[in-house]
Amino acid sequence: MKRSFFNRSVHEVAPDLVGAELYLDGVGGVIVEVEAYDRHDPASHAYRGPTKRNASMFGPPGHAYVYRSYGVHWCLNFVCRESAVLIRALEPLAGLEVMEARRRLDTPRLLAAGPGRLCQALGITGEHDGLPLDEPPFDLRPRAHAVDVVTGPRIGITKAAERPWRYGLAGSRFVSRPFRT
DNA sequence: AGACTGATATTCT
DNA sequence: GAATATCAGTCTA
Repeated sequence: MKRSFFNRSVHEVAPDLVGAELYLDGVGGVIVEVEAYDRHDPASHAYRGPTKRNASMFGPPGHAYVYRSYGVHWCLNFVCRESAVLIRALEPLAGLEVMEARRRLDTPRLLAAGPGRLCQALGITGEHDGLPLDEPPFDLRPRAHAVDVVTGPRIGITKAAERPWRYGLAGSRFVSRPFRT
């Protein structure tokens, strides 16, 4: 993935990430669900300006923003311009055994169905915050062919909850929750 | 199926 | 003190 891919509006980048492939040290698969969070979005961590936690969101595009959710789980984002795409779900393709061990024998369908589960399956922690996405351990590849992308309201937020900035791979069984059609 | 709960870092009031 | 871009467990049915 070229770094310029992320030097665009987050609303262009997010749908383009559906169908892309993400691996960490060879473990990963196809991204099937993401959400966009822009600079002036009340639900975005960038909304109120820079803090210690969200510093990566105000750094250069094409890097990771990893934060702790509810004090428990890690969540992975790809930084655009003072904005980010939350990586919510992935269809496992490589390193199934590693993911199953990290996730305690989950069925493949649930290994990376949700931002917290995905980080656990791929071994992502706060140590990955701020790292560039075009260097190891990341391996991020653009999608190889056209895919059908579906949209819907974002999950688990209360502010600006009506904005349809959740994007998914049509028909995928590996999303965190089904898309209404 | 769905409702509820605990875990608990970071930020905001 | 309260809310939060979550998830696993447990209860009720």
